[in-house]
Amino acid sequence: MTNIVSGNSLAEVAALIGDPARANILQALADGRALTAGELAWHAGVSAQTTSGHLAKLTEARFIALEKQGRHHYFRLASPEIATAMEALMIVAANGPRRYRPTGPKDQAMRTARTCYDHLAGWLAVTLADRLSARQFIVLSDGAAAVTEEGHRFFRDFGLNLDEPKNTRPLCRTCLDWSERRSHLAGRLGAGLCQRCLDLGWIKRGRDSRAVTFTPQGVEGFRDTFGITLP
Amino acid sequence: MTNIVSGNSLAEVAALIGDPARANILQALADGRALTAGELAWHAGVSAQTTSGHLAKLTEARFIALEKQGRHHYFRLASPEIATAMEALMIVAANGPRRYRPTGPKDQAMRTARTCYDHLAGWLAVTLADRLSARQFIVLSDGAAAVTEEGHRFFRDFGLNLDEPKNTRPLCRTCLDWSERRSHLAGRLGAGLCQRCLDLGWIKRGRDSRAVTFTPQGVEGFRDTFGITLP
DNA sequence: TGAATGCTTCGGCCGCGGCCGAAGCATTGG
DNA sequence: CCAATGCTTCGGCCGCGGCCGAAGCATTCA
Repeated sequence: MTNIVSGNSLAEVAALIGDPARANILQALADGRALTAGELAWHAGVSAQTTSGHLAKLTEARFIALEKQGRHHYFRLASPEIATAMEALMIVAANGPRRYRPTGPKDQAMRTARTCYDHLAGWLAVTLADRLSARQFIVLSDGAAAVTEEGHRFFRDFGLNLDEPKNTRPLCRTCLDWSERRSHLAGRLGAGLCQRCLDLGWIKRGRDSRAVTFTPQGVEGFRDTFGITLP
Repeated sequence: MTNIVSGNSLAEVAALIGDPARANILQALADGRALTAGELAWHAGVSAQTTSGHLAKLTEARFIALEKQGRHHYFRLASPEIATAMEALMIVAANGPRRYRPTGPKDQAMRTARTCYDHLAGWLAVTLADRLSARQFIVLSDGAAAVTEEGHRFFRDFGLNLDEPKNTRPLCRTCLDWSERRSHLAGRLGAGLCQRCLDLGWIKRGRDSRAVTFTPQGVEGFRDTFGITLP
């Protein structure tokens, strides 16, 4: 064996995600929100005891972080890297052999717009990246992304402060979308756009899904500000 | 359960990587070369029969592709997406709790320079990205990357044809390095650089490891062409 | 303080899946 | 055509790990 260390840790990390209950837990947390152990048990589809064991394993591996509030235990993803890894696995899953794939309304909503850790994904996010690129606010060159001068102005006017948590995270990076198979915006810009749209009341997070829904103001706002007509 | 489909496929994909034997197989293939079933059995550390079963599963999931040559069955990674997903998992593994991590010479060689699917990774690759960026041949802006005009000239002079398989792959994208925790170059540029260095005889692939070694010409070449002094 | 709620720990069951020996195909070479 | 090599299929063993019931803490509220 050439490299026992990395071999083992790769398998360990993947195995941790590879259990259906744990995968459900991680996906429930994929939008960046914190959920209680009970809520996660419901998402996982197993009992509270079993969930507790899974949560302990995920916590010990630092996939998720625990914050206690009274008798509630809130769990959230511990780092963007976990979300990135999950997204990378989803892309592999989407590339796999064709399989039974029920396309219900829930699934359709997910494909239209959803949150991905802290930014937007799905049709909306891909279209958004297109429009911003067409208007020269960002430059998407071969999978890479950068904000232009005009872009900085535009985003400032839109109410984003992109300078805030400087150097802690890339400003703007692309993230391959598993449903659209094209790039959308992540990084500080992606997160900021998502948060601003939530603050403006343009979109609302689903109750128990990563899918987001549009408010009437959102339909108007996306049309007027970004030139996007919702389907 | 909100989304049975994606939940299941995430778990399935991760579980497939999550077995130690299969993880070893995938890592053995991570440098993009094709290996026979027998060689992979050796890497996996299990018998030929068991390996055969693993290979069948990985093939059916389209993680790897089979090419028959006489009585030899050659397997290779089926797509860059698999390699990307593995790399993303390695990053999570590196971020995990500190653990016993033997740093032998093999490991040291891996950290200095190794192949990652079809491009270079490790200290060499990260330093290379730095130098190219400092000389304005590429622009690394916040995790994104683009080739400049001068860069195109420089790479052409170096013997790279970056126009060849156009539109099939991003020209230049960054890839987070698990050992250095910084970005190196992937995409067509990263693959081209790696291939060119191999063609020039600057580096050689290890026999049974992803680590690469430097030839005397390589030491000279990296110094004269890129201004990199090898450690 | 006692009951209710939320979560975890313990103990034991059980089934999935990895493992190998033996046997069965395919290809090559003498 | 037979032996050797490389790989796969079959069958059966076995252990790891996920699962739940019951019980045990911790916190909140009446």
